[in-house]
Amino acid sequence: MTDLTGPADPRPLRADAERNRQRILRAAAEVFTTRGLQASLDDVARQAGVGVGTVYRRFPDKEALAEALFEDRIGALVAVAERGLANPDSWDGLVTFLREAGTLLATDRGLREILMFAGYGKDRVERGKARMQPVITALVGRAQQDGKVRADLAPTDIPFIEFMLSAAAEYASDVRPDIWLRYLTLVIDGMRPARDGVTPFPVPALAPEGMLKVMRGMPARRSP
Amino acid sequence: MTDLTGPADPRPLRADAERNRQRILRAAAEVFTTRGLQASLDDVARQAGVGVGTVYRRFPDKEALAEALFEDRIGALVAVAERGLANPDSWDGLVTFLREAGTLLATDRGLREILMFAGYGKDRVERGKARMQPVITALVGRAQQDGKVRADLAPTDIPFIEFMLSAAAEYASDVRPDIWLRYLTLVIDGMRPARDGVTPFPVPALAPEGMLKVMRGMPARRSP
DNA sequence: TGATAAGTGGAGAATCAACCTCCGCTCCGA
DNA sequence: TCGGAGCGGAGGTTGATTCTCCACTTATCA
Repeated sequence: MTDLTGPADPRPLRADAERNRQRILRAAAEVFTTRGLQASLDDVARQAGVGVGTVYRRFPDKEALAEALFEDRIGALVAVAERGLANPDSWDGLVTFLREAGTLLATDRGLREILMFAGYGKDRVERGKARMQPVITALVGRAQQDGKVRADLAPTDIPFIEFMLSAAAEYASDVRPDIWLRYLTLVIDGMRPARDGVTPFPVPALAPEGMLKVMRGMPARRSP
Repeated sequence: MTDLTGPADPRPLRADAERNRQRILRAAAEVFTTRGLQASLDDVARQAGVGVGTVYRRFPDKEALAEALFEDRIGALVAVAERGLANPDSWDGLVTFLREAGTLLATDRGLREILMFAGYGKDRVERGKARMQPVITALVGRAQQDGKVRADLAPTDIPFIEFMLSAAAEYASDVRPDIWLRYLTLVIDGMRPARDGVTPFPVPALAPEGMLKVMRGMPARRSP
């Protein structure tokens, strides 16, 4: 009500209040990362060990908290793309980017949701994406120029690929959160114009019994 | 549209009631395929042009309606797998299966949800999957024996691949519901032990402007 | 060491959306 | 014609979430 956690606060928070603010941010990171943005602020409060009121006094609503949290993660994604472009080997740069960006998305459900779905913090997300787009275009174009990647792969395919892989990761998160690396391998081998052998899968397949657990661990959107 | 008459009732429905029952089933098919299982029975009633009470009189709850509806779709999936195995060419059989099963899942959001997530009609779904599993194992195994598919691909990878592709289809459904075929192409090329060229993409890439529409059309899980 | 204002917890009000029931009325069909 | 199957849809119920309020606690400073 009083403030919007604006940049220049005339008066600093009391020591205990600041401590709680940090606790809330840490708890929110934990909760949003593992359970996604649909987690309630009550959940965050419980995880932080403070009352809900305390959460609402610091952050007017969930969006404000989410934005505060994910700003730097989006920055990390952009950095990953730029690092890929800095790699002198065009193929290696692209693959590394795909794997690292995939890892960020696969291990952070909240980040995935904020990036892939409209709703929260559109402005910041939009800005992050605007920064990524040219880098991705360059990454793909450079590898194509080198003949390392099939010529008809489009830059817009990359977000879809990341989306699919992170969907697989989320789907299997309770049982084998790394299984998506197999499908990254498949996609990467599929992107080459031609090849002699295969890139070995970095992780083993899921055993048949595992499939049941995956499904059971993934209840329908809301409880029936 | 298939008729889904239940078991022989001692006394048949009145003519108008039977007509409404069919209307409800048709409406439910429409609503569940496009909006998924989270659509409410009120939605179904509206689409059918009947009152909610009428829906609930015929189907005790959403699960009963969903089960009645999806029984034959699951059958269609099994049939697709069996048809793939009947194909004399092991590679062609596998690829055709992947594409056709993908199409079923990509065009039917409700089917995707009932198959991929626990919740509704577990028994029937379970039975359908039990029938598919050996067929898929055979499809993959046969193609591997022929040296057409990388040897370390596991049968359990297939459901994941279908899941990922249908996730992409759902994500882009408002803008380019066929875009997933590009990623199927990529995955298929990635499955080969080696290859000279690439399978051409059957559909064009999404233009950059399209990405924005995709995101906007995909609102967050719940509104803030 | 108070005095005092900042800060806190958490019950519960407000809201929302979906599920399902109920009952007065309609209209089928013998 | 008339009994009863069938109908619509307002509204009760449930459950989850968001957010408010205020009596109580605690940091800070004179």
